Amino acid sequence: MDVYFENPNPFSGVNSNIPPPLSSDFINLSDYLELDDDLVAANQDSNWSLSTETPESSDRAGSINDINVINQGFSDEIETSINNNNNNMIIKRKGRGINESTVEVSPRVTFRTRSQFEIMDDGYKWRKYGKKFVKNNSNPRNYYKCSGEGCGVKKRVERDREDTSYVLTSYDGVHNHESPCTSYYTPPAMSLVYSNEWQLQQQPSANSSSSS
DNA sequence: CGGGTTTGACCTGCGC
DNA sequence: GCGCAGGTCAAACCCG
Repeated sequence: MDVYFENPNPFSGVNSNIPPPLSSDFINLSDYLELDDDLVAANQDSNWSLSTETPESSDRAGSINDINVINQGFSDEIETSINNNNNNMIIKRKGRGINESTVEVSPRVTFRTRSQFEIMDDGYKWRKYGKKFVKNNSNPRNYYKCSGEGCGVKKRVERDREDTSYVLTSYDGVHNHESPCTSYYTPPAMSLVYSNEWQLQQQPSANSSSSS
């Protein structure tokens, strides 16, 4: 399994105390995780997705390109900060003669998994809301939303157009709730990268096992 | 009957 | 302005 952030982790240094991905009952993620530098580089222009309203575009997803466009009128002052409630990045922009505005952006994480199944249980409950055949890919792309109340996290699932034995799963946003399936990690399993979406808890004492 | 899936229509951004 | 592509909506449908 390959895992890569579509951006260099924007929160490195901010949440560096958060441990890396956890193990599940079926796959020890830490055994498979690796950063794909080519893909990170190839996706530098789509580092972020907008998750809240902006004066220029309300309630829609976008990319770093949108931010660049939006920022054109705000080139003088851009402040960034972290929303401690959900780990999103807050970008506050000011400009001459233009009202101050703020956008909040969330990280996008993509998993590349060799699997005959397109749907893998990640502990969250998803509702499918769309299916689309995209250009140059004979396999459909499926769109899912988290079923959690008020949770706007989205997931995109499609087969890799170059090698259909792989499934590409993209997560957009950060859950505002814990996984219905709480997982635990053990310190020796720590390794390379982590997602801000994962809700991690220290494994409880000896004779209690991982929940499912 | 409620919740999830399907699928065509619609919306929006982007390139020409 | 137009057409294309990607993303979303929502009514109809399915299933437990």
